[in-house]
Amino acid sequence: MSSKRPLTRREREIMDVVYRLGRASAQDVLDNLADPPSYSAVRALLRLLEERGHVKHTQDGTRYLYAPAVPRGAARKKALEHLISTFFEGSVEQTLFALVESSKDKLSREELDRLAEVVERARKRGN
Amino acid sequence: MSSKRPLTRREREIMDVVYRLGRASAQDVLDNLADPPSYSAVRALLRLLEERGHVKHTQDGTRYLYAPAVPRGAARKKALEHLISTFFEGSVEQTLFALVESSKDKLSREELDRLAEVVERARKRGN
DNA sequence: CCGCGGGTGCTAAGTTTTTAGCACGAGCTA
DNA sequence: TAGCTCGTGCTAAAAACTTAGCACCCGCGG
Repeated sequence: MSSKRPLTRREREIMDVVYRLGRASAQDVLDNLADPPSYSAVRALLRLLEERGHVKHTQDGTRYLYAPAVPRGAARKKALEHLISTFFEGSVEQTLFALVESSKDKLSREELDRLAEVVERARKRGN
Repeated sequence: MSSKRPLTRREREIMDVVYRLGRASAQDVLDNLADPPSYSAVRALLRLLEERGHVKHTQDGTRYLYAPAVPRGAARKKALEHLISTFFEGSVEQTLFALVESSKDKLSREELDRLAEVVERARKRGN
């Protein structure tokens, strides 16, 4: 039941941190913001985000730990789709190509092997 | 000289459209916005975005065509990096897998073949 | 020449976001 | 238990964003 309304700037920044950390206290979020407001402001935003269904919290002793309300996989998928449609003309192939290209020097032999296998499996499954 | 300041909500929406279209008039942008404001508002935002160095315009007869100020390749790279660090723990490999996995059913045989080839080329290039 | 039509720049007001401050509660320790 | 620390909720004011409207300009057809 994630809200349909786009996030504001700060909300987005905070959500990014929460996604990156997976789980974070208000202090964690504050520490990971580039140009941080006050601690108080971060807490207010986190509360707001929870109210709107973007994060949920669990108690950790005396404080709250916030986590994304949307399962990681779903969030990833959505983010990927958006990226592809915005920057790669909707083409998965172009995206993959750019990804491999842009980081070919960072990929190990094994990683490439595994990737090849994933593709191979998809092919075998017959499309 | 792209500005360091994060984009606001509307600004981001508009930039997405501009990136997607590559080149767009104010009217084009308006037509591609999900929950659009007035034509006037779109123009104001485009002007602001240009002032801050996010887009540039060229004259097309009597009207303006806006295009991203940042070269497409650079924008793609930045977007990819952000996505990877936010949702995939900085792992290119994880991202690649998710990409192939999430869309393998939509990929045609030929596309898969080409993907396999891209990977193969990267492997051959010897890492 | 004059009036459209369709574009532009600018600006001020309305609305939303963002922020900091304050009050309070729980745990801890002397 | 009193006092300190570190957390929370709430709120109102400041700041920022977003919007619409108005004035103007240019090209064209009557």
